[in-house]
Amino acid sequence: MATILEVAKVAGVSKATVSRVLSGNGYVSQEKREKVFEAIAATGFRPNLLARNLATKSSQTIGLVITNTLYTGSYFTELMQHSARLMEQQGRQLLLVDGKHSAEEERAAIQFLLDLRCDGVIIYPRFLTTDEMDNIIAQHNQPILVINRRLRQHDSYCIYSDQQRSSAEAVEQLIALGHRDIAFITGSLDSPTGRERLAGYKAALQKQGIAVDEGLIVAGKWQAQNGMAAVNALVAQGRNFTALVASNDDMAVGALKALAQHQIAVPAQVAVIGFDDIPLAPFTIPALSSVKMPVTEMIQETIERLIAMLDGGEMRNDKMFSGELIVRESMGPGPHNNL
Amino acid sequence: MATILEVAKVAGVSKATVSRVLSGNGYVSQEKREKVFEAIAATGFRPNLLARNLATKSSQTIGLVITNTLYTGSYFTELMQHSARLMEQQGRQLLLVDGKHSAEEERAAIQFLLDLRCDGVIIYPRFLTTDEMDNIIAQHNQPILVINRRLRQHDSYCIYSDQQRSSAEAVEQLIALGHRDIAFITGSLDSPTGRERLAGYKAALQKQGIAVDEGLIVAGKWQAQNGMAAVNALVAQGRNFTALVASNDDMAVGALKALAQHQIAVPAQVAVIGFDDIPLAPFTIPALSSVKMPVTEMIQETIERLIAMLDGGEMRNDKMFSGELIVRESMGPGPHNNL
DNA sequence: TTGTACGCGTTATCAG
DNA sequence: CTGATAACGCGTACAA
Repeated sequence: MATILEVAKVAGVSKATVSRVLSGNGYVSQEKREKVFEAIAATGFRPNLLARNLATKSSQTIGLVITNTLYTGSYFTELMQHSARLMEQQGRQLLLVDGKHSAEEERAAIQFLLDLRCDGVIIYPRFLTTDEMDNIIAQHNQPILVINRRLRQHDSYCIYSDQQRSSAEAVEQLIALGHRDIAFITGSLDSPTGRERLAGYKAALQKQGIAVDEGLIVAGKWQAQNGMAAVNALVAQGRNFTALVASNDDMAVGALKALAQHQIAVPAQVAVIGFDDIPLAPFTIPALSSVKMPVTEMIQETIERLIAMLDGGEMRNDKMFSGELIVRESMGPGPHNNL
Repeated sequence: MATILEVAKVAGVSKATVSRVLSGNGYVSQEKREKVFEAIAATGFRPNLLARNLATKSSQTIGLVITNTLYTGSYFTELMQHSARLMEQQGRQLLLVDGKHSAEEERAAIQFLLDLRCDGVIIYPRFLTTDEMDNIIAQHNQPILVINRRLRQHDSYCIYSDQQRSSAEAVEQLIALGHRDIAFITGSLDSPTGRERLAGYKAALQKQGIAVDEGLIVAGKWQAQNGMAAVNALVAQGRNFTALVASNDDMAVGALKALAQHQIAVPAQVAVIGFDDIPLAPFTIPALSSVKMPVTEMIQETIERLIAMLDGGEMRNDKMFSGELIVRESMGPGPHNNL
């Protein structure tokens, strides 16, 4: 690999001059400038970013850490698409590294990006606790922004939506329509998101004076098959419910499938809490509603805030996003489904 | 950020010694070793990978370039999952950067990774031509492996499957079952994969002496909605067909949806050519078959070969993978569907 | 306008 | 076993 020094020799100038035409900083005569360009072409020179970043102490690069358990579904897709596009506009490079499947590995991934001297890193955590993240942020100079968690000590470093409220609103909609026996399929309860959505469900019921029936709550792990299993379990146990809320799109789809198999006509309302519009558009089913989580807005806010920190240094306050309930068709009360 | 020099001072040794305990190379007394560890902990030292990689001329890092138009569906998921897991076993870091949406940008992404001195890079191209890739590979020292393309000049640098053959086999299956009027939904024809699958369809027909009816070929762009539109078009034009092959899973799903809407009982066989098992498991529909493309095997072969090049230097020959037809249920001939 | 010389943080060579 | 010291490739004050 040709270095800047070889280019300098070929062009008959000093490395400083080459460096100047490369960076555009400083004056250099037209004549030498052309010599340099020729030499660059002749040698096939490429700048060594390691050396450059080491010298400049900056890399125009931003790291992103995502657990590979999230490499699934349209949520990840949307996240990546928008991140990439926004970074492109900013003229910076986005580097994705796998957060694997444990807190330790998520931490290592962040550390790697930091050691590589990325200007900043964004993490969509799955296993790290908020306290651990608060610590990590406190220990480093580079800004580390966190999506989908609320941190206690670093308000301006986290971007999140009110998961509990979004979940509660979906349930409240159903209650307003006259439903009282509302089943709920949880997400993984080792994830804060899963817990918050469950909490929203319970809060909505209690607020309306409806007793929480633990028998109507079935544990899931975000996968479609969990949705099917949940409905099968409810049916096997002979539970009564006229509506069902699943903690994300995938499980809702599974639930719908199972409902159909059990020949349960779907006035048994189904509210889907999840990300994005349901990814199975061609199979959209009547009576399917959804809470659209603001992925797009959050990633945009995250990147904008990060850039602001890098450029300006001035920090903005936190901001909370909220999910939006998408009603696909009238969710009228319908007949009680006695299974 | 504490440097190795500060650690040395705190520990009362030279930087060379610190470097030794860090790398594990060279002898160092137990006493000093402990001093160093203490100093590291005290200063919160973290190695600067830019400096390290610059000095070592190697980073245990491999870059991966994928166009963001592929950030969708289970194919990408599987690709990322496996890549990450395999790299993890190898003790190397995987860096994903966006290939965006043009040949120029794909080239830039590769260049970036190269400039960052990744040990090697893997690209899953979408817009770059094979000739361009041959050039790129020829111009660089670091190994650049290509998935899903067959290169003319660098056999050992590409891993691919025989798309045309896989496609042809699916069609041949249908022909063997007695089908003669087989519709085909193409992928984007600006992609080699799309063209090869179409070629396979035509080849299979011709081999059996069945004339290719251009009216049964409908253009799609890999998306579910294209599958729906294609079926709608076929119906609107009053085409006769007893079987349908879609160029990937997503379009097959859309096609199935449309077939259902048109009340076409599905003895109109549907063969799906696509990647992976169909991702919509809960909605699997009778008479749906699929060609499982060997993503897993290909990415594994790619990484193994790359590692071999980096470690050994000895190069292996190319190897072609083939898709495997997954028959979900008997694809018996069924009644002719006269639309 | 251009060149010299030093620094960036590590590794690696070579005396001691 | 340990410590100077020279790379690694590039940016940049400083001097000319």
